Amino acid sequence: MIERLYSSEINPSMHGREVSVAGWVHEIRKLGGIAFVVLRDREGFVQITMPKKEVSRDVFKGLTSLSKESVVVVKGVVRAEPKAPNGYEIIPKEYRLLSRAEQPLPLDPTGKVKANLDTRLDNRFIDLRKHEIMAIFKIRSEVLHFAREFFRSRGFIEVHTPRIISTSSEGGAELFPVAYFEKEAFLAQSPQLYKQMLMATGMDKVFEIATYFRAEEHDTVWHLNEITAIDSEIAFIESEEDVMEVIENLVYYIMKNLSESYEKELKKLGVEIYPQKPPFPRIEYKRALEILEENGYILPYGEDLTTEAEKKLGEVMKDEGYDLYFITKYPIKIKPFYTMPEENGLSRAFDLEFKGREIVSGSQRIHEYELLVKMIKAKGLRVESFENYLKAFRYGMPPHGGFGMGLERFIMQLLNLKNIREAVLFPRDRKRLEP
RNA sequence: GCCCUGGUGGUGUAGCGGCUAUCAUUCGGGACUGUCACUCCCGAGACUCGGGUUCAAAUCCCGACCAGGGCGCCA
Repeated sequence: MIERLYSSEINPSMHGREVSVAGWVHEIRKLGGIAFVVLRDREGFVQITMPKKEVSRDVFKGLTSLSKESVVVVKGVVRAEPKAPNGYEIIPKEYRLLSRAEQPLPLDPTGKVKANLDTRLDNRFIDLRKHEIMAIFKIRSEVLHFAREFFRSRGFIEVHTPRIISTSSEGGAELFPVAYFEKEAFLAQSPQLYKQMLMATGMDKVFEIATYFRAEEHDTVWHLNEITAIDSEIAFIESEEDVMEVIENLVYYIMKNLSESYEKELKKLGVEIYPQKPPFPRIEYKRALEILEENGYILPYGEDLTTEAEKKLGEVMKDEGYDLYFITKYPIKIKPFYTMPEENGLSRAFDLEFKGREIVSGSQRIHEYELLVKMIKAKGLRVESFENYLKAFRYGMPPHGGFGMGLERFIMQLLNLKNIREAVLFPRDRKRLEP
């Protein structure tokens, strides 16, 4: 490794010490007899100061004539200096150019000139050089870290189910076909059927950080064709209430830890997180319609909430002091076949809403073979194509339930991003397959 | 898939029948010893594509392509 310190690892008390720093040339300011080169690394910025009389001619000339965004490693002496941005600066002795950046740049990494999201995504590697953009992905990494920590502390086993499957997981959603030798196969739209099958193994509690592929031609700030989900399935539950208890504690755990230990990154994004303590409010579907009606939105019973209605409900709940709340007891007819039905045409399915948008969907599942077959038929699906799944229900299947949480949606709502694409390094949507 | 809006230097913009096409940033050259969006001087760089209307089109009309937003579906 090239020996160096991050900008954040140096401080004024190291005055007089010789150090090496490496990074991208962020800015160069020449003032005649003195020049400043600002280097950017992962953690921040470091100012290289060059009074003409204190550095060699070669170093002065070399560093001040670099093209912006070139990568260099600079060796020099730390000087405590109140006038410098971090309270210290580095007087260079020697430097090495590791990579010269071409000009002009396709995007301004200093953020002086704002770029469209499309331009940014086309040049994502430069876009990510902006610390506030990189912060999104540092936070994303932490969300997954805390999620794993939470699940492990509760005895969940992390699993991986196939991404290449032979038939539709749930019907409904469109699948991407792939050529699989002499057979036709598809990219998995979710781990749903596999994680349920694992409930017949005695693993009891599993989770998976899964990629979902959706071939739907949606085109919004809220949909992607390749997404990441935090998926989980839990056996021996009494009802969907046991699943919701896990979710609210998971979300609280993530938000609480982020707000406590990740203040710096959140500040870069101008975001404050207010962890909402469990239990989160439960609003039955029927009650949600009533609340909407009281606010002027009349929706037909038995249909999913429209986007507008969902947002309105979000505003109403916000006024009551809640960002997070469950909508429960959905009509069975708008939920997938594996959902546990209840009396009166209802079901044990729920969604978790975050600032007026759905981020989690879950339910208690059917664990009785006969009922499951009946529901598959009722949805007009072919029982034969679910044979391998159904088999797991004939030889001892405990009651169970689970959920899937859209990671990008969670990040988007958490950080108040305007477009879900901002929460993915290299998003895949209806039109974008590159980079 | 449907509806609305828009495509001007590398990037972001102004202009909306006749301009040498605006401004910022950027890039090249020069001056400057404490900058931190340094400042100042000189220079470089653009009207998405194809038809049409007109004496004249970046500007109006049609189409294509691309993009942004909304809806539906979902996580």
